Amino acid sequence: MEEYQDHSLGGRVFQRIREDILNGKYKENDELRENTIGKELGVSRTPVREALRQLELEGLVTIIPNRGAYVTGISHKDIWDIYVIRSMLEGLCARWAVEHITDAQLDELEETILLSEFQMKKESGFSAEQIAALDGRFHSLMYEASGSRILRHVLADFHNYVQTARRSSVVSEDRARKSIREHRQILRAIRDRDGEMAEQLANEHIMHVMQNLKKQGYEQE
Amino acid sequence: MEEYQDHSLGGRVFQRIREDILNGKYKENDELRENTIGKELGVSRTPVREALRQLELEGLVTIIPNRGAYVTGISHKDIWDIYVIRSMLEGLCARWAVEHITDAQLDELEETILLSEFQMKKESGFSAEQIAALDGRFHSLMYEASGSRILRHVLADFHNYVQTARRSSVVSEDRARKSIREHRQILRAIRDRDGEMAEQLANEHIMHVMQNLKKQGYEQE
DNA sequence: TTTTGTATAATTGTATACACTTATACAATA
DNA sequence: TATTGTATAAGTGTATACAATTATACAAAA
Repeated sequence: MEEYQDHSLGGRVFQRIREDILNGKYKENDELRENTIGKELGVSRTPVREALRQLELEGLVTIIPNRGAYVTGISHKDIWDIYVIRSMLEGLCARWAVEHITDAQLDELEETILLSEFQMKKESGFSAEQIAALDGRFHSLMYEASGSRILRHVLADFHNYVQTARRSSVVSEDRARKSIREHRQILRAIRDRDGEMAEQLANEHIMHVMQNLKKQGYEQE
Repeated sequence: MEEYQDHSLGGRVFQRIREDILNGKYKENDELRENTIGKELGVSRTPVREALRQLELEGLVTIIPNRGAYVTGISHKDIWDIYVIRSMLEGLCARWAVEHITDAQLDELEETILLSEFQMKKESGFSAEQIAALDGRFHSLMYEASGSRILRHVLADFHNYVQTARRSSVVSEDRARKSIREHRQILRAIRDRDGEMAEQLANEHIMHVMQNLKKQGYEQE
């Protein structure tokens, strides 16, 4: 899928509109006209149509037949709900990873953590972007290691969702450090083949992120 | 979304291909040519393309740029994984429903159960289709009652997925009866505003379906 | 003023045309 | 024979054309 998304126009348009919705450029109930967007991006209506149909499936856009496409948007409650769901599923993911992970994947996780720790030790201060990318890599590797196509799919979707939507929000240095420590603990539990522990740690890891989120005004409702 | 799916050609083509993959007409790695399918359904390539792009997002089709679309298919393990995930999320759904459900929704759930019980009492034997439809309605109402757009979306997707894929498989009369009893228990817990109980019951409800699945050869791996 | 009807414009839905990429067949060459 | 090159065919990617539907403006009627 990722392959396709980069190579085709339709795929790029899809990603672009997706981001513009999640980062707030297009606001709730905005009408998305095929022609307008097409001109804006310098493409014809066809790839735009494809993109809008895909976005509808993701729930970011509502299409009314013969009328148009409208931004559904994503509320703070939506984000919060995603985290609640993720906290359960990331736990499940870690538990399954204990049974399915390969040595190569263990090495990759280790490497990701090492790189993260290195970033945080830099005298010149850490790059928030780099840290976010490494965090994404860690979770992505975990999804892969679960050995479940379905679980990987749904978790990757959610992760991508909130990552884009929260790009503006701040992650404190303190939280970043703790997050990496938690990643290391999860990895250790998986190495030890302790499924229970891995599940609990992964679970709590997401809940800690949620606590941080709460401070920034994301509430349950 | 449902509105659109019925009214537009693209939507119908999407549903059609989706079913043909899930019910096994198109098998794993089959190539889906836009022209061929278009002719088969009497439409042009455009709606077919839209459908294939959407199916890719759902994970049922893999698109290789400039090459074509191939059926990804859905394995027994996939179905099993979906049930594991569902058992957690249906539990969460029931817990949330306790806090968000309206009186009207309670009535609708009650009605659905009554209709199910009526079906099972019929002298002429029960209609499996009717029972399946009522089961779908019960769960759909629960998703709505959770008050979470996100949870509803992901659960509805999964439910639809397995429902279509398992249409061939048999549901015993015994299992159908027990299922309805379990629905009633869940409803009672929600009425009593007992979130813990509702969660546990909904959780177990799905696990019971899984036990039934196991008998029919669906295994963990 | 409010409502209704109608012509026009704007937008979506679908089909088709053309460009580009990839697959296939087959000949030329080693 | 095995390999490579090339022409042809087939298929996808995108743009455009046309049809169908819906929105808008404005006049006519109550």
